[in-house]
Amino acid sequence: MGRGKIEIKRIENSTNRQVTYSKRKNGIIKKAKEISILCNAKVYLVVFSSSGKMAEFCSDSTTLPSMLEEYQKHSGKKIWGAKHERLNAEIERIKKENDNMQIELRHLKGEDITPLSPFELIPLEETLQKGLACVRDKQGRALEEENKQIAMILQQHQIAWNGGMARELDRDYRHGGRGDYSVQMPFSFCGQPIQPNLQGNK
Amino acid sequence: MGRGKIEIKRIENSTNRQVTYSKRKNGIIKKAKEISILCNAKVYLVVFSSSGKMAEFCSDSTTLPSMLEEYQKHSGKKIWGAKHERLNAEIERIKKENDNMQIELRHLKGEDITPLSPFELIPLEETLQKGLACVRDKQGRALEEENKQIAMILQQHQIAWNGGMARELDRDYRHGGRGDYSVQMPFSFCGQPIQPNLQGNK
DNA sequence: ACCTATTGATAATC
DNA sequence: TGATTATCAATAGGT
Repeated sequence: MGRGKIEIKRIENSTNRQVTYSKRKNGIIKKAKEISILCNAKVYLVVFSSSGKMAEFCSDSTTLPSMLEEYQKHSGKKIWGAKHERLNAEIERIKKENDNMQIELRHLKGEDITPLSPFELIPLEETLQKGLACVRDKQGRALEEENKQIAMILQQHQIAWNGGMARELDRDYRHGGRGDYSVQMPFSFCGQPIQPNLQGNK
Repeated sequence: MGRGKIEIKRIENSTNRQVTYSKRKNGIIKKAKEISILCNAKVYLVVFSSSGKMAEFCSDSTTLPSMLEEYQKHSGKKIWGAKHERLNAEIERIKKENDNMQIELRHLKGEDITPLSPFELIPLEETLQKGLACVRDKQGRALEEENKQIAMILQQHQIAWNGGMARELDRDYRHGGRGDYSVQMPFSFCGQPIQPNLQGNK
């Protein structure tokens, strides 16, 4: 369309090429706009001149990103490439790490241990005991001191017990004790850490 | 161009619109190809019909990704910004979750508990005790049974103690006890699980 | 940039 | 859909 027919091949004359580019660029953008309006189509167009200048058209009601999103759905191609892959891989890696910790945590809390083998329970118990020891150590020596007191007292009692009261106490125990002694039990046998006072329960 | 001039506005007749789309789509793609050849330009074009079908043109010697790369350089806009942001946010979220679990795990293992306040140690100890209880429960009742026996025996001893030996033992204890009783301490007072035998230390 | 002869694209119709 | 064609639109080449 013009004063003469032209062959579709690179225009060698640089000035001419630039002029033609300018004209046709406007033309194609107009066409893009028209088809998007007339046919209610989504259109995206970018052109870079040989000198590097850019021009683009994006139909109303869309954006390049959403366009590309749709493009990917249709073509199956991944435009985002390497960077994207890396981020996704990172997420997968961390999630896995996360899951493992989650499991370990739950095991330490005594949850989900049903399927564990005795062989797996041993290190678990050790870990818990160490942890508990550390925590109690940190909590101060108060309780430990108390434990020692109790231990010593027990010691004394055992001496007495071994010294002759064993049978009597044993018989007593076997026949069912008498009453509720929980108030007087040392805290170590209770679920909750209380502060027992052997000299006088509060 | 055609038998009659048309207004550039959405074609209401659906069939007509589809036909026009098809023609103009071919037309614009041809134009894109022409400008890319004639003017040595880089061109990328995508169109989605209102029915969702996609068509694209990409000039030879380029690819969509390299095109988009160039687009970003020119426009300064980040095309994959949004998506990347989302992924990065996701990573941050999971990492934080991860860190929290890491800390909780270390605490349960008795590590890094130095900065913890007594107030924070209490639930920690409870958790550990519960966990340990569960694990031991799963391991079988053996140890628990032993605990009960010890508790009961201690119980009996306390009865005896409250029954008159208290002062004597108390005095004895206050004056320094006599010797190392740790060998005879019930396991509950020890860091490591041993198997105490009250009737005869091995 | 503008002009315009000419080619190219396509709306209407079959 | 696909082909035809009368018309309108785009633009090559010149100023």
